[in-house]
Amino acid sequence: MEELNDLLRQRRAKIDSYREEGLNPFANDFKVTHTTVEIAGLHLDDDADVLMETEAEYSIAGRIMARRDFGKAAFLQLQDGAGRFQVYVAKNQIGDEDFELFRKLDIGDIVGISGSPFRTKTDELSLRASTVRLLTKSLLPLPEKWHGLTDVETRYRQRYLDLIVNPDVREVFRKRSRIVSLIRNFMVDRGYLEVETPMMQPVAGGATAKPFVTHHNTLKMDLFLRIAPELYLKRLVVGGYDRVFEINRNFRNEGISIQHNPEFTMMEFYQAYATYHDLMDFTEELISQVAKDVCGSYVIPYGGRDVDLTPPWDRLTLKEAIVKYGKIEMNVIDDRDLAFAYAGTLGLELDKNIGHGKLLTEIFDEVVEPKLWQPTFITEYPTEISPLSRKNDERPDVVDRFELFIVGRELANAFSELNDPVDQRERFLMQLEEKAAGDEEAHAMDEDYIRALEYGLPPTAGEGIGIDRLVMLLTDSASIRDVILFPQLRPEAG
RNA sequence: GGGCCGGUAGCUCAGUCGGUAGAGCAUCUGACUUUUAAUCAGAUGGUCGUGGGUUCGAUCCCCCCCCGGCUCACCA
Repeated sequence: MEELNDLLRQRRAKIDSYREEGLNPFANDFKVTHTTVEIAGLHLDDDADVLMETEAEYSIAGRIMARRDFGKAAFLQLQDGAGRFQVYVAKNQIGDEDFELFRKLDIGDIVGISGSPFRTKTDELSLRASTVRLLTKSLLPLPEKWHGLTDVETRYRQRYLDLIVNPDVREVFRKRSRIVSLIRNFMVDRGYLEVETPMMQPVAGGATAKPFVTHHNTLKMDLFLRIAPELYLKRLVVGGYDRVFEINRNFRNEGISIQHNPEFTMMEFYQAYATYHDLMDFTEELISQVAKDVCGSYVIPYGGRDVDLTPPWDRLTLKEAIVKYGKIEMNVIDDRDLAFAYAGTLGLELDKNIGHGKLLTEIFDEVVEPKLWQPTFITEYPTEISPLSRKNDERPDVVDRFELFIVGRELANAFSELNDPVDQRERFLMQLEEKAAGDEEAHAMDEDYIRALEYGLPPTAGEGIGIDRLVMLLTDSASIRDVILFPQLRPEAG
């Protein structure tokens, strides 16, 4: 704050006046005995007469969100970590001297209140203050009480302010915490070991994405922020942990959008002796249970429409989905050149040398993905776009993989893992060729990973679930920025 | 990165066909001991995103830049 306007000057002056009177405007000796929600729970059913008799005395603390003054008395709305509560402050209850101090309190100040419960004549459970203590003086005015803070830039840059004034936002992040905790419990209950693998990796593998680069001074080496934990988690399965999972951040140096933040949270998990079919059942159970727990129903609203998460979910192959949603015959998409012509009619501008498999996924992204509102598993992905997946035993052009789509977005990606080290090396070499041909996101060679496979990765299935997108779904949030506390923004203008 | 839209008081927003700006809330003063966006009377508060240009004069017109939103591209 370079120049102080009147509002700020006034509040600073109040700090001085408190100190002159021997009061600490940042006191640290108030003992809280209850939260607002606890008091509400204790007296939920007590009517005015019952409360008249009570000798209960509670001490609560929180931020003043509103005050309504009446000369010798006032009502406050006090907000603590649990909720809000009305406090009644009367001059003849707290004394003339304290009432004068009370009159200097501002909206936004953090106070400690002791008092007894009663009901107002409108029957609202309230606290009649016997003492009022300033605990923290607030120097900046809060946003307006009715419209609140709506400017999205300020909301994201000053999330603390957003959280103070927007209860819905507090609720979203409570739900996020709950969702992560439920998932963690679900995994642990099923024998998965939670692990942490490197964020800084010498080779950024496990996904196709542009990484962030950083540098270690002593080692004199560049390191990449991970784009996925996949290859490390599978090393752990080689090591003998049959079921592992990690819930943590990935970093991808790509565009920012309503669905993309440079750092985002994924859960990846691996299970030895399982197949991608097992993981479809597992995923249905996990997501539907978490949804039911958090939202109270399998049917949840998103963007004004319902999503029905009741298992089982639709399962279609990639080609079946294109036939169904693209209104096109199977023989067209089975033929690479016919499919290419069809893509042209969709307005897709593709490299004329594009492979059949990649072509199909381009068509899928265009005609199918946005339409998969209800949860749907898509299977039989082309081998050429899946360098870490196990080839199907009967049909080596597709891999044993699925992606899960809900509300037109990819939410999970899973496959039976490629555990043949010779095949894996060949796939890496193919990726290197694509990299040489200019594909920045092609997968890098990871010799140590191949060495691990040479010791033997048991047949394993693995999956990644986008936690931010799951939270968006379960909190009916339109933007990933609404489920990440501090989303990436450009630096604040000087 | 491209396109479109936006940035005015602490907050939410008006407005000026170019003559240096208003409202509500917040704040301050006064009245008021059961309010619920309390009410009533009065008052304070702005380098109109930054820089430049045109002009007698720019918050308004023009240009650059910064920040944000939506969207397209890329992606999860």
